[in-house]
Amino acid sequence: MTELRDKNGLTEEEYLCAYRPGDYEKPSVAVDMVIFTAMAEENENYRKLPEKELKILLIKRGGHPYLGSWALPGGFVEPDETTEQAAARELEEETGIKDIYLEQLYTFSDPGRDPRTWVMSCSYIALVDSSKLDVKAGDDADRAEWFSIEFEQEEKSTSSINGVFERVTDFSLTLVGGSERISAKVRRTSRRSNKGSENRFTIVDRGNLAFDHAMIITSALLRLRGKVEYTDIALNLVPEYFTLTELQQVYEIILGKKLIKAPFRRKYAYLADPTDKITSDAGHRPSKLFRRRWM
Amino acid sequence: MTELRDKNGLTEEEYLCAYRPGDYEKPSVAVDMVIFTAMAEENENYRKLPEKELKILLIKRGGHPYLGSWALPGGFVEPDETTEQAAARELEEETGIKDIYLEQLYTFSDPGRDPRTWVMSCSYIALVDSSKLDVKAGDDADRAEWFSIEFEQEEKSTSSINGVFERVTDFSLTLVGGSERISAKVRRTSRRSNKGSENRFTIVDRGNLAFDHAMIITSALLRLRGKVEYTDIALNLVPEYFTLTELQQVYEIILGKKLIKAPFRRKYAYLADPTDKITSDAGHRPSKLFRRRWM
DNA sequence: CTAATAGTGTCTTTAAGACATTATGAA
DNA sequence: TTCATAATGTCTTAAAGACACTATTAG
Repeated sequence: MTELRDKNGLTEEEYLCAYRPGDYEKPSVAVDMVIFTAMAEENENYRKLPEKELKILLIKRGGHPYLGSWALPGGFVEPDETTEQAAARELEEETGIKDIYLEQLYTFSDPGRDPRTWVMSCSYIALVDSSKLDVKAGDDADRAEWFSIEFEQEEKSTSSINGVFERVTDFSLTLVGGSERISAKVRRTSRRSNKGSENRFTIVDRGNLAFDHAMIITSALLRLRGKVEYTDIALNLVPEYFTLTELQQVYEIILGKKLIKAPFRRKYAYLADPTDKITSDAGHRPSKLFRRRWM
Repeated sequence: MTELRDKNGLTEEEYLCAYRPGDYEKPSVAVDMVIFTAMAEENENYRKLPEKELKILLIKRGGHPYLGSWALPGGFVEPDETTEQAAARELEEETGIKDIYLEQLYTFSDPGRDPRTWVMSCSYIALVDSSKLDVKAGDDADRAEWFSIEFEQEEKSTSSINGVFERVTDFSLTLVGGSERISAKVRRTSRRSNKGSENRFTIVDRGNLAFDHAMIITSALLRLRGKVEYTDIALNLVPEYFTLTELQQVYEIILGKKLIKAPFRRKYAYLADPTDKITSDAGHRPSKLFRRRWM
């Protein structure tokens, strides 16, 4: 670049050299992670396939605020790292999990979301194949627990008055892990008109989830549902070798509904490459094992 | 809640009362907005329909750093507002535009993205109907300019070695506004394997765009392209009364390709309600006007 | 043999792509 | 009348939904 000078006659180099950050207030920025896994449930009947369940990892808070409530794993971003790096670092520190799929979800910034001070949360979705999990590792292992997810959506009302269209949807979130059962409710109010558009989430019942984490989990579930049908994101939840039925189960637990086998395979089989391996000891016809096809 | 006490014997109320924020380093958090509009170009032939162009608003930097470069409108988040509120406030202050569609895009957090200090950018997409634009208003009106967008995508390479799949895609972004022509290039490197997944954007050529704004604009265009086909987001870019051809033009400039009329109408006509009004003075058969159908 | 899943065939329904035909108003 | 767009019809192709049928294993 040429040596442009600003209104004080400084070049960019001189300006940066003289630059001192102002002392206006700044937020803390944390990362919070919604770590999903698809875990096979134990089975009584040797013939039946194990069912899979969608689970997330929560950590019991050992200090105020929200002492005793369950929170998403997370931590503060440090000055030499991106939020993504912070997420990966916290993931490994807190849970021992590393090298998994990470995707930025949303930055939650309500000034009152942390009762202590001004803290924004840049949230991430993490997906991990449950066969990789080493439950022992991590600083918070003793306070960490996998919770199965039940997620329901109920349209409460739609109205259109004076050109303002409003739709209220309630999401009920039931998390079960260990001896704990958490029921939370999050409301989405979509208000749209010619004068703009707004999609506001509010927590109706935080149900022993800390902070606004019920809202973050709800957003994560909606994102996962939205993306599963048009990306290969689901493949991050199966082991290296998997059957097409396992893959279908992952789709089913994410979408919350049963799928029909033949059309499922027609639609998604291209995501997987067949291998020579087959399952055994199944009590029924063995199944071909596939690997992820990278594209 | 019951009066849980932490390891220091404090209740939550006592803890919060005694709480003092640590003095660790915090980032500044800015919002940056990619404001899109679909603007009709002037026309010579009275019979022909005006073509639409997708445009974004940029503001010429009047101080270091990047003095003289073009930047997205934006500003810092204040302690009593959400990032969304900050975006709406800055939008109105800087450009006079208010009450439009706003959607959080992504939080960019590379520690080196601002040469002055640690600044994260929580970026937003804004969509505005060009008939609402009042160019005069706003603090930065004299330094603001609408730039038309040309956006091309080129797959540079795909490789798969040692179980690591890598794909490199280059995005070339050409912005033309006033007498200015900006050419920038952004590279996306997707690296995926069983040991995680990473989607990294890098700026190959910032082309007189300030900071990492070439990256933000590229992300915004990709988001817009992705969402236009499965949401009603495009309706934020047409006036209150519009023809289906206008709507189709908006889809075409976002997707960067021509669409066939009949299937377009079959697919998207449900987004619009017919009215009694028709166009006139068109030099050809008049067209029915539609309004957005709220759903 | 049996219970269960694996894997595939096929009919139906729906949607997308491509193109053609008719309708209409301003100059 | 002409030009350009409006609006719709229809044929073709592709995909999704639904279900049925055959194959194969452990016990």
